[in-house]
Amino acid sequence: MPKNQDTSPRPRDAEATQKRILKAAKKEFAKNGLSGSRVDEIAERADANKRMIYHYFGSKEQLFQTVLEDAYLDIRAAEQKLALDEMAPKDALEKLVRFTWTYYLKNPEFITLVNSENLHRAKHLKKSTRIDSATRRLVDMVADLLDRGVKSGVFRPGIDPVQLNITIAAIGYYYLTNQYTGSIIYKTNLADPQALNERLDFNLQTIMRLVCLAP
Amino acid sequence: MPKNQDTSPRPRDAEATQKRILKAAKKEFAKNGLSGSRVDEIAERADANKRMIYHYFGSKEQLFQTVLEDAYLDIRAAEQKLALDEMAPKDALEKLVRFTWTYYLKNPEFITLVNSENLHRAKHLKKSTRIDSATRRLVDMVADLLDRGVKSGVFRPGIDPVQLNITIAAIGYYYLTNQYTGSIIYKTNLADPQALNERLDFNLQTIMRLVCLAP
DNA sequence: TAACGATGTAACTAGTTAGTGCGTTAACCG
DNA sequence: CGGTTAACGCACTAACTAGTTACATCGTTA
Repeated sequence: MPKNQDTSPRPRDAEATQKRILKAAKKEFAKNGLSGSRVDEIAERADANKRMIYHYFGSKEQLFQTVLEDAYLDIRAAEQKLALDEMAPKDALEKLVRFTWTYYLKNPEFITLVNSENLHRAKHLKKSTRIDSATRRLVDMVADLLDRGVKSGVFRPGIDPVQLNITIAAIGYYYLTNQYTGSIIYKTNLADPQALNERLDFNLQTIMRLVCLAP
Repeated sequence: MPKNQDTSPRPRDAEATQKRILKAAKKEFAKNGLSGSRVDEIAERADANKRMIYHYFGSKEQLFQTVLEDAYLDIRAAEQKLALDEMAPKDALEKLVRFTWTYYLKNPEFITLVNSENLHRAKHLKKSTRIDSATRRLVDMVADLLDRGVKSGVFRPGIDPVQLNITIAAIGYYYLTNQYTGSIIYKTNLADPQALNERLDFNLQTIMRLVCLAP
């Protein structure tokens, strides 16, 4: 007696299967970290077979590396689409702060994946050859932004674009990644929509006051 | 033939054994996260037996909870020792920023433990009864600091002490927890002593510009 | 000193987990 | 249509891992 007559076999499609695996792996790795994730669970979530994971990605770690690289490439691509160089410096800076916050908020897996990778001291990213040039453009973009602002007399000079980038990321990232312990420690729900808006406002103040000349 | 004649049996000391276990567990959990850590490894590191871990702490998760609670109690106690209420507002604020940075730098396990706990959505901290009042005092201390600064005309009014606290933590914490991926992404060694000093300076600027009235 | 609880050890168990061997089937091409 | 290749799936294994059982020994006190 045949077993799976109700579900007719899926048409064979290597690319689609790989995508399903990557999507499932991203979810699983983001939820449980690298060592907390189970390859069997990823296979099931992907509606695929564990054998396929090893066929396409070689190992659990290589799968993690691919997921991580994809995540970095995605945020870097999204940043490039902002086209900050076409805007007035102050507007561009505000847009970058808002974008960074919103991206983290809408892509919580990104934060968790990066945390996992740092727990492993960037072991996988070190091996990667796919993310080299991507960040360079972001730093250049911010450096250019700062230059233009200084020349037009709205920003103060001497600000390091890398430090600024890190700070813009930090004030959003930290709030969101530590929202669970933070909500307990501060006895307030940091994930509440109003709390989120207040945080974004506060972050905008922080960056504007840091960079701008006139208050 | 007896095996362990070279190492005479350790005198029995429950408290000392628990301390050794806690110390080893902190190291192991900080290095590998909760699911990446192995109870056998902790027992070995502690120069104790696995049976003792279960005898004193019940389970791997309860051991983690104890380690985490101890870590929070330690930083909160250190903050209280700062005695910020005895200093001029500006000096006190600068001292708090410096302290927070230095504490994270010298206690990297704290950051990793908190990250692990947030991966688990604060599951263990939720159960804890030992860390309730500790944070309240920190927030009160900062709130008082802000009030005094506003009254003496050096700080601008309306700053939320919780948001400020979070920001002070964020700009240090993020830099250090993401130093591994950051060093690759930005193609510079973020852990370099000079880089660390530059970051502290930048963070001081960020907070002072955020809080103070006159630049 | 006998008894008893606290401290310690080693060996074991039941369940889990990353990774594989091998057979099957669909798609494509001559 | 025959045959080759790539996609897929089952069932297995070797190693690992949290937690336990059974037992030994120390130290204190009745």
